[in-house]
Amino acid sequence: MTTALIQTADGNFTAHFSGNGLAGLDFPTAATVSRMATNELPSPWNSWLRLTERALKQALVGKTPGQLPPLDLSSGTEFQRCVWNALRKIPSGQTKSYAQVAQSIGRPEAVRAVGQACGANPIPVVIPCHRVLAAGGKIGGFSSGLDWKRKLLAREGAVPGSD
DNA sequence: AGTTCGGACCGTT
DNA sequence: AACGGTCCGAACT
Repeated sequence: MTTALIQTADGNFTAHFSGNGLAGLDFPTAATVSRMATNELPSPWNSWLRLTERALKQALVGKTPGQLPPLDLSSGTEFQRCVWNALRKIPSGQTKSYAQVAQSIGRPEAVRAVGQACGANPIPVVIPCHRVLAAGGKIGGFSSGLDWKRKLLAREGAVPGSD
């Protein structure tokens, strides 16, 4: 595991890489230490970092990222990976409710568990947990700050209340 | 229109 | 056993 800094117009994100791919992404915090010079990172992390950097910046502007680095979601349970997988199928600019996501994975009644799984998403923005709203187009919650959720949705041009 | 309240639901710790 | 990024209906303001 190694961590690297990704500088964007919205602050410095922190990416975590395992031997299998991108394993985590953290929003900027006040105390972000630049621990690694941007240069030499052992292979294959170097190329993964560039892919992550590019994808993240695209996503932050509301565009759909092109190629992603391999994602390491081994930290999650099977149910959570199932939810995260469903999240990746939501196109940019569109939103779903927690109930709709629950239904799409074949567990129409596991609504709260879906919410919980969204909060456990290790790679926000790239895995669009912010496209999930409460029923009726209400904003719902967001672990890393509702301001981020609104900002990301606004940049994608998501219309409140559109499925 | 908006709000609060109470159950019922399910995975995780 | 308790807690969530929930949902729905009912009963209010």
